[in-house]
Amino acid sequence: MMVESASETIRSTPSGQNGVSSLSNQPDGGGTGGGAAGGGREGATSGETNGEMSPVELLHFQQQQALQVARQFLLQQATGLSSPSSNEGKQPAVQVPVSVAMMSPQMITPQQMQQILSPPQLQALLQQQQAIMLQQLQEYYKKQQEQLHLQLLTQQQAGKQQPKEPLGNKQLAFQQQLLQMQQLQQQHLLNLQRQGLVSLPPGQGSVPLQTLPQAVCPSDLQQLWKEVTAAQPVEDSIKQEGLDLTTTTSNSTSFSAAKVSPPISHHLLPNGQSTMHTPRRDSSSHEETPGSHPLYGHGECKWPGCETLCEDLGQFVKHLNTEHALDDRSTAQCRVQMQVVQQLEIQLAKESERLQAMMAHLHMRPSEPKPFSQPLNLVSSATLSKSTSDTFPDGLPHPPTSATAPITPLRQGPSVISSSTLHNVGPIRRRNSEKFCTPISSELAQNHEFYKNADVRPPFTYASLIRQAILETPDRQLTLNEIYNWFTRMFAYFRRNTATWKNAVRHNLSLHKCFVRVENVKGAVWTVDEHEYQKRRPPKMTGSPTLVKNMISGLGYGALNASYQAALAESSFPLLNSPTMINTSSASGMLHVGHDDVSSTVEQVNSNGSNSPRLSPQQYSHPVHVKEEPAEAEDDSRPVSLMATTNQNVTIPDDRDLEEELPVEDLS
DNA sequence: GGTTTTCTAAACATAG
DNA sequence: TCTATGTTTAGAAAAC
Repeated sequence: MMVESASETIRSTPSGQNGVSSLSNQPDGGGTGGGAAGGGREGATSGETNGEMSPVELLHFQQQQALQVARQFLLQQATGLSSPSSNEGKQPAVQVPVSVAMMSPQMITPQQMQQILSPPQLQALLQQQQAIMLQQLQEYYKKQQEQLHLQLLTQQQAGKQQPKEPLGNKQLAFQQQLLQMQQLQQQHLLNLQRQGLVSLPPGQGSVPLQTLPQAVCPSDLQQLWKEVTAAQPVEDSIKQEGLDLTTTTSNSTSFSAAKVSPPISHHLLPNGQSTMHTPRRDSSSHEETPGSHPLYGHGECKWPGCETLCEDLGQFVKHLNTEHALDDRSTAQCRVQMQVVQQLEIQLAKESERLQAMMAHLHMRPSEPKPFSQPLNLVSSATLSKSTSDTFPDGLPHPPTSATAPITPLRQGPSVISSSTLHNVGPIRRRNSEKFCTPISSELAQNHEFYKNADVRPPFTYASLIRQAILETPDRQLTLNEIYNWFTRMFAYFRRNTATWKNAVRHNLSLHKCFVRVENVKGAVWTVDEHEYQKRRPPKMTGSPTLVKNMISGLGYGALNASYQAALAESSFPLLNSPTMINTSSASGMLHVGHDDVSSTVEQVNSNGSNSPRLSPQQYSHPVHVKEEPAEAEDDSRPVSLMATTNQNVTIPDDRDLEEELPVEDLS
């Protein structure tokens, strides 16, 4: 029986790991091959226990048995009487009996564990416990489901020959059992997750549930739904057998409609177990009106699979109370709907994780999932910023996102990372020097850890970086070697290809007049001539939408924006399909315009799609600049220092003033 | 198409 | 001689 398998030991080398990894690799159609490994020893078991034990009882029994063997094992460990098993010498740390792994922490106190086992053993034990528990749960449920399906199919085959009759009862019972098992399975797994017994590694959070055999894939749900719906004649018979149901509107209409209509309604029920008569509060607006019902719309019943036409609400209510009263069928249908919801939630979580992974891959900062009810901020928040409650690695404060304002905050989260790093793989010709983007100082302050650890090329020119390195020092001067060190210290990217970038640094130092070589007591040091540095600036940005557009595309935003538009269109978020919305929110978010000129231009577009001035001084000026580089402000004794002055007290009376301010930007 | 900026690569010079 | 530092030139790419 299962008890025997519970006391098996894991052969850690191949099979032990495979056992774990197989959790996420269960083939979809695992009906034949998926359970092959354990099918031999458990195949008969599941069938036997199926009728005798509930899953909970079985698990409990397993745990009890596991505890017995675990005690023996721990006793052996404590007394040093290791078994002469050939496996032990090779994998002592992972060689833990399945039974031990099956134990829940409640059975043996952590103190006992720690006293008996060494930390590696403990760790291995816990991991095995999680993995095996999950695996055996899956196997068990899979067996159960396979059996149920098998019996269901058998019954269906027989039912074709002998329609109607008590056969339907059995069929319905099987279906309900199947549903209950699925529900139990998910609840159990959820409980395990909540208790920490089953930890899901990042990126695979939904895998175990997904890989559960027959779990809740949409096709299965549809099939289930059809089956449940098809069991309606049985339902009728049940009714006539004495359930307290009023009769007898013709079921034929709804029944036939169920076969034609999509099996799953888009009106998702809440997770309520039984309150089927109470009006649901859905997010849909039309369902909030008092004269409507969540399950009634467009003159027809929205009960999944029903679609019975009802002339008015009263008729619908009558229909609801008669056809969808609290009975086995409705309960089963509700369960199916719950499965649908759960599946969708799982799918949502999975997609969210995928998004996170994509963003992580693109070196964006992962964001907290935002409710879809805020589509205006979705793009910007999802692509670029963490939620406003998050703190950034540097601990710098960031302005909170206004819940009401559709405009993405000027500065939140990584500014250039999101856009610039998209094209930072491989050499690019034009860097986003701070004249186009976030001030390098704030960018570096915000994403210091990121650049420090990620092999991502910083989106700034060599000149900007050199200047930043120099300006970061108290005396505003650095030797070449110190500049080198700053590069390597600040950027993982510059820890390789040293010849190339060092040559570029030297080249820039020599080439640009803004870098002044000064003979010092300790040798030659390099300083920055801010006046020269500003002189080399290109023509200022005018803030025209065209320019902004070009700038955005130059930052690599365009492609991503298109992608997100496509993705969002696919996700059928109507508001997000508005180009204005997409461009505005995502553009500002994507750019993370800490930089004043960019922020201003984007913000202007943000307002209404045009470049009309809408900026308030509060929006425009950000004290973050001051906070980030207090030492770099006016205390500079260098002859020409425009640094920080504009950043601290920028006010934007109007567009023209804004334009005139722009060239001076970035003097942080 | 011209200009500007930036990056990359390379050659060369000089000092320690 | 080697290495680090500094200068200069050239080509290419991208954006304007």
